[in-house]
Amino acid sequence: MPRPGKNSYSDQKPPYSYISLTAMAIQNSVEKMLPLSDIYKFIMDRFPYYRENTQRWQNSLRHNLSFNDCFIKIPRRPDQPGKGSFWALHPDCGDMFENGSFLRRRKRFKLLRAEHMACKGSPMMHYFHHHHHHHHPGAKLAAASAHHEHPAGPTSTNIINRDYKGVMASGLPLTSVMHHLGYPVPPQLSSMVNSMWPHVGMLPESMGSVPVHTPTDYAPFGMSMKGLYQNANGQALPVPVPIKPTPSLGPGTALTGLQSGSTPLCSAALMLEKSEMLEGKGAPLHPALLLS
DNA sequence: CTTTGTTTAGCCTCGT
DNA sequence: ACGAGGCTAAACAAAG
Repeated sequence: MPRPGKNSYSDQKPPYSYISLTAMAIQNSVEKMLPLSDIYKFIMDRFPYYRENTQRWQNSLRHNLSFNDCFIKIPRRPDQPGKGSFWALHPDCGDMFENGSFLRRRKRFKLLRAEHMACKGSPMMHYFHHHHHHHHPGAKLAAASAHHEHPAGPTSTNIINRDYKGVMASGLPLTSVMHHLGYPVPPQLSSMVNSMWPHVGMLPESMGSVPVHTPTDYAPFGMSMKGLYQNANGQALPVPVPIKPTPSLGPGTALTGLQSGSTPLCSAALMLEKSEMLEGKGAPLHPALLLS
């Protein structure tokens, strides 16, 4: 029977993998990125099961963050104190749980070995080379995944990720690096950059160029987001666009109309409510609700 | 020091 | 059986 006031899986282990839990936390956040400690917090707040054995599962979770290419690191800006980077979802990771299971993904979002090698030298150069080429000024970020869609499998070119990690590994704000490299930073590129790295690559001239969601008017899970992403002066930080562009969608996927930048946060809250109803039934939640 | 992040290894479950 | 994906342990480095 439903326990009034109870809001989660009690002490039962939730039917989610660490990947889905982490993705849930990230997607739920206003900026679509969270520091590690906030990912912990998210999970512990909602799933009492994870309030114990923290050493164990947090180690596993960190392992997942590092090991899985679907998670990317985004360095803090200088005005944001704290330890560690922000974690976000790779824009091209698509729907990892299309099969409806949050315990087991359809397939891993993995990079090619060649792409690993390709960026050893100067990731930044690779990045701009490829992306200036692939992404055109007006082009929707969505177009990015087009060349990933080969049904054949994961062999699609996915240069972004390694470069991503390379860029992030540099620890420098994207715009700084660009400047250092002498890049002119054209508006269209900055727009793209700001879409993909709303946190890192924010350029003043493009602040108003992307759809903006008000961060404070939506607090899924009843979680207070206020103050989380504001600087010392209480000014709101640049508001991002949802990281996930257009995932590879099968025909007739219900998600089709829901994924544009105009869709604010997904109904993760709804999802959880549903999960409560389904609790104990073993029925997984609808995947479309997790990462849209 | 603690926290964060990376990496390797082994075992498990699941689907084919 | 096999492979892919998930979980845990652990060693280790780096950063705050």
